[in-house]
Amino acid sequence: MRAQQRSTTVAERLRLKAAELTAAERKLMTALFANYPMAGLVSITEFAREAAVSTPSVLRLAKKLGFAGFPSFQEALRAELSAQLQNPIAKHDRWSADAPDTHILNRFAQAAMENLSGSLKLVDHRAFDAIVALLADRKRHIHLGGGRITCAVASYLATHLQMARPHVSLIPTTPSFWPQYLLDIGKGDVIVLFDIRRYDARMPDFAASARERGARIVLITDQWISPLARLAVHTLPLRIEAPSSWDSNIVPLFVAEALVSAVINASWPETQARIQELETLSDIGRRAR
Amino acid sequence: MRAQQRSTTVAERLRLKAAELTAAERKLMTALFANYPMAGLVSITEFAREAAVSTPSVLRLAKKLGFAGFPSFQEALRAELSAQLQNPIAKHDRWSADAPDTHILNRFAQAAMENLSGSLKLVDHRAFDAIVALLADRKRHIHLGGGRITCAVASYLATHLQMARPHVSLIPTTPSFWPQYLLDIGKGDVIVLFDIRRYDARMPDFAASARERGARIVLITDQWISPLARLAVHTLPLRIEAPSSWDSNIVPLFVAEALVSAVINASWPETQARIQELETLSDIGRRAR
DNA sequence: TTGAAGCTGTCAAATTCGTTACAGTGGCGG
DNA sequence: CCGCCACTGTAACGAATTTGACAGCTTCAA
Repeated sequence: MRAQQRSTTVAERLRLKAAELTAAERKLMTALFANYPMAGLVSITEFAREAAVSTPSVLRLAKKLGFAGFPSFQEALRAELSAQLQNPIAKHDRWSADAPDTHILNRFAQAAMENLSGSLKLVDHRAFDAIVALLADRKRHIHLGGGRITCAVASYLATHLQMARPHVSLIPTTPSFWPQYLLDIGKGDVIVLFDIRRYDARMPDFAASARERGARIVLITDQWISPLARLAVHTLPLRIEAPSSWDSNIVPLFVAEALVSAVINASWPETQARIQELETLSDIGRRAR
Repeated sequence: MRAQQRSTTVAERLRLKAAELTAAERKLMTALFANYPMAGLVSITEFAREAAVSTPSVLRLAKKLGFAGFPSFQEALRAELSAQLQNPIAKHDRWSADAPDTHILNRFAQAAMENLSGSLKLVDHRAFDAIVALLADRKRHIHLGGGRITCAVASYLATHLQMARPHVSLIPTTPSFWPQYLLDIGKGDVIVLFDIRRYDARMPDFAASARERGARIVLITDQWISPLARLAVHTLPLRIEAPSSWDSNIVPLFVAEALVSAVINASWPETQARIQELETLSDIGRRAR
């Protein structure tokens, strides 16, 4: 074991080789990182079972990383863990998520987690469920829109909802296209609007017109709440602060994904049929190329 | 191991029994405390040699402490160390422990957090920094692309990078548009591609062509790693699992935001000037309406 | 001084572990 | 469609570990 390691940790070596790992080896990597490095400090049999691969696969990974055998691999893990435990300074690095002043990735992750947990407290579950009910109702048409930045999130939600149900359309960000989209908005339709800080100045006009035509407006906004809220039937306020010049849209995207998942669950039989049909059509598309 | 102890650690039990330990057992205790608990996580032979006693003495100590045998004793040590290691990270789970498996919002948030912390372990900080350096280099042109789903993330990144620096373009998802975009890709350009599971079948062609023209490819993918990796100079593997029919793009978006923030920091003076200019132009746009 | 009790190490049996060889499987290119 | 190659798991072997039995040693008291 002393043959090959310089100062590189097993984790680093894994990352370096990540691209050339096979499926079984990647399973092992995931299992190891899930509880690093303790997961690797058990017998080869147990480690293999934990990752749901065979014992020789573990051995192959160890050799690929440059170790003589499994014991060498394990000793390397032990050595680095031992070093970390004895060195109180390095202790902080281990919990990188807690070290707020190290790498920007960690600072950002910290902010993202805080935004997420903060948003969960802000959001009313009943409002969320009510929105899901609206979006899962196949008799309604759904229209999605966002501002200059949030349009990417709206588009993401549109793509996923389109796979789950019919009659989903994305409203372009450019106001000059709005009239022709307003034409197709009718009574009982649902409009989901994303509007966060630096609220779009034109969107209230659009929302007001849509409302006059009988549409129900769902608003996803930040904790300071867009002025659109007075036009909306449901409003989800989210935390979006980031250590950056711009706000973070991670939580809005999170809400979008959660909505999709909930909508799919709410109408599973129809959705399943639709997704299967979609798969078939995709195959055709692929063959036709 | 599960037989006797509840929450007592091995160290505590040793201290309790300290008075009734024999000479050999005390040697073992000293050796264990000298490097607790790592000293006990080796084979019984090695542990005995370290403490200069015989192997059966180790076994006798383990039994005296109430363990079935040496493996039980060792597993107890592993378990407490593992708990200790995970604790600071697991503290994020506390909020979700309020309602662990009830509402889909909580389940999704749980998954998002796990993906985030898992991704932080997978990602090599140096690779991230190298990518930032590439993106912050204003002499290079930047091109961004994604698949059917990830194009929303690519578009998000494009919008933000465009605010921070010149020469940023978004490659459309439709392959028929690619030739005209390839035309403008030259030596030293940077291509950032998002490619996660259900990897886009056409993207390798595009990437290969771009590479031939001298561009450097940066890949943001999932933990199973897109085949594009062999064409890329830097690859960021992320965890993207979600309790849903589709994968989660929260972490890719997180990376996009972190990249933007880091790029802005890396070239603050120029970026600041650019953003101010942008503000001025936005005002004009607003007045002109 | 002697015997007994308890502690410790040596040794060997049984089990588990780590490793190698080999065969089956699936994907890819011709 | 076929053959090749890479990957994965099964099975068997050898090595190491764990454990129990036994004998030597020390210590203490009679």
